[in-house]
Amino acid sequence: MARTAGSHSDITGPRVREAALKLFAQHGYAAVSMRRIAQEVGVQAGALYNYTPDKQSLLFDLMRGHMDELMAARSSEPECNTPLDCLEAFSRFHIRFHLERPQAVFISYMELRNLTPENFAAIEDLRRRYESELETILRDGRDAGVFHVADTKITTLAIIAMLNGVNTWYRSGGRLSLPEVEAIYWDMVRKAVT
Amino acid sequence: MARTAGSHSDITGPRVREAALKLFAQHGYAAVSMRRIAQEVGVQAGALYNYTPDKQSLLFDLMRGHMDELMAARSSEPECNTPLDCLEAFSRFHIRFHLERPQAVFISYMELRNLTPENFAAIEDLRRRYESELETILRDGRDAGVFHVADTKITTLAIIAMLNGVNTWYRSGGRLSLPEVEAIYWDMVRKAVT
DNA sequence: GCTTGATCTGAACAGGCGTTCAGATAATCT
DNA sequence: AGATTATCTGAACGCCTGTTCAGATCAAGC
Repeated sequence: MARTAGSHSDITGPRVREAALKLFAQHGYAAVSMRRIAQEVGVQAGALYNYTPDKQSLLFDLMRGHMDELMAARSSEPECNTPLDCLEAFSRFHIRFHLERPQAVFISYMELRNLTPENFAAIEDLRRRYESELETILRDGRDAGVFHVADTKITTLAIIAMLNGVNTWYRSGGRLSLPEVEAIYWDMVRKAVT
Repeated sequence: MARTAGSHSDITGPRVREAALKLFAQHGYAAVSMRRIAQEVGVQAGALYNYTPDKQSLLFDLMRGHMDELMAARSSEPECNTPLDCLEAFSRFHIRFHLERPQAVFISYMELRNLTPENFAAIEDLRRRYESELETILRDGRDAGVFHVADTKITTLAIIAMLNGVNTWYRSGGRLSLPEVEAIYWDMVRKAVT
């Protein structure tokens, strides 16, 4: 046997990425074999190499794709005026964006150590750029006398950590709706810095 | 060759756990082989099985040991009086305890999915018990009219997530001392709930 | 309808995996 | 000193790993 009926790269390609995303998030990069991914796609392991040069690239492409999406979505957000408005927009955007793609978020935080040094550096650079947007907001607010933060760098990381925490417990259809969650977290963020 | 000079379970046993802790934290449970752990200890892989029935138990024992230490340390903390004092004590204790054992903390958060279902349930139970201590403080404070929190369960998770974030960036000997870090985070926690 | 190129199979490669165990040696006890 | 026990080695087990590739088959273009 060889090429199978209905096979097409436009179909198989995305399915490979989806399978890898799902399985990496579920069991971890190191615990998932190429054969297991192939099984999920419904194909033999060798066929995966039409879509990725190797397993490492599969992971890296998922992560970079996620970070690129993050930066792009952030860029196309409406502009803000006051530091307080900007901080609220950032908080709500962060929660919304991350809750929409829990698997990619999970991978991007858990599998950093399975990246090669070069790939790790690339992802870290993107993350740093994203976080610096929040720090800029905090610095502007502090300079304007609106925010009272002891250390903008640490406050940035603390806020990000708190917002990321949503992904550990939120389930759509649960007790709280997305707007309610946004409101609760924004309230805590606002109070923490003012 | 067989038993080596100077070999003793009182020495090798702890070294096995230390090696596993270090390597699991560094590369992840699934990515670390028993042979790699043995190499770190300076022994052949078979010798490890004098100290653990299998690899899974090695991971689980590290995690349960960490959680047991956490609960024990928390229990032997001095008592607190007001909700505000209790929250401050909890926040400072949490930061201090977690910064003292970054590897065990890392493993306990990252390797949950590599536990068998029964082992996972056991660890989760301990974690829930610890977190419920914070929630009790928040509820008491809210009932006393000191804290203003929309949802004690979510606020609990948000605070824990924020405090845990310290471990991602803090390095002893860095720009900030432990007391300074404690103060900064306690300030944010206090403001977020009052 | 035939050709060309894209897609997949199935087998193979060399090496690593967790785990077991008989046998050898060191430490300990009497 | 001799017997006993604790500890470790080294080899082996069956299975799984990421990756490659020749050959087979399907889809698409002329």
